[in-house]
Amino acid sequence: MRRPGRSRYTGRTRTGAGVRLRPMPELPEVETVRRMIAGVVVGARVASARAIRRAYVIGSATPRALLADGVIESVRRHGKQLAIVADDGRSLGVHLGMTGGLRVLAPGEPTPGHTHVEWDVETDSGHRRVVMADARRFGGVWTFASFEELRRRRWATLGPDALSIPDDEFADRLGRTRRAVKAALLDQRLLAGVGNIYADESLHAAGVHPGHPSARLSRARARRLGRAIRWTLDRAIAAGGSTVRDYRDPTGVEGAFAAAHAVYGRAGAPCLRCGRRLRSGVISGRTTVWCGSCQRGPDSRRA
DNA sequence: AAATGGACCTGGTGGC
DNA sequence: TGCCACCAGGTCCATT
Repeated sequence: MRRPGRSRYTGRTRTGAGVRLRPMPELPEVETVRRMIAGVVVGARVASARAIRRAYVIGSATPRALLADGVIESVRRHGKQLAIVADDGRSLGVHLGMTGGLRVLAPGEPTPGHTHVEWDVETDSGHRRVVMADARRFGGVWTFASFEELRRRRWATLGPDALSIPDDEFADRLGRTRRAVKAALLDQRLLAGVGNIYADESLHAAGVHPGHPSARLSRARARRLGRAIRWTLDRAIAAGGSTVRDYRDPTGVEGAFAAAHAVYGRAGAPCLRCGRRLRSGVISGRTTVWCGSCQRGPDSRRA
């Protein structure tokens, strides 16, 4: 039942009592991970911590550096980056890469494959094991003595978060680069949080061709794209929150999350707005899907 | 400045 | 069934 080119959204999902966080690393998924992890660990004491694969941790990988004996004060996010902050300031930077995921295991649940770091936390409702698993290991865990240091070393180069950037600032930033607008959206220094899926989805929602030179978008269209990004991310967070928990079996009904995609993974299928076949190509080194009819660009004849 | 291509890794999929 | 090429949500680097 899969359409050609359809992405594998189901990820790795199993039944079980534990809270499962599927590895899916764009802003809405990272935000979903943040909320779920925060709900479990904020206020909890870290009884022990351990790096199973030393190289996955950047910086000191001692139990203390990994927050052992600390109490988790907050779990924060900027773009696709996470920070887990203890009440004495010790902080972990967490990046999920392509396949990374934080998971809260149910009691007795076996350690998932590709687990590189594990924590034992004492929550109000008892002990929980939290693990970081990442098959491809593009992600990582960074250790810092303070959140300020984390911010300086890990977040300083990131642009404003895509969820909270004002439209005017977004338009200003787009106006400063002549790259294809899709390349601009993927540049985390310009805007933090948008990845390949949401770049395509937002561009379609705004009616902007991915190859349109960024600085040549009108102010109105740039602002419109900014609104489209927020609209798309907000919807994805809402849908992601429900999809992560509720297992959908791979042969049956699609989750709300996948169903929400207008273009990503739908190359060759009809545009949901105008019915024409969606096109695909490579822009900025990434597979890109767009509607040559709905998305106005600099070169609509080849679109 | 920006485009391209490769590297980093593993696993799933589809073709033969 | 097996083997193999290809592809994947993200960065990071070297080269043009």
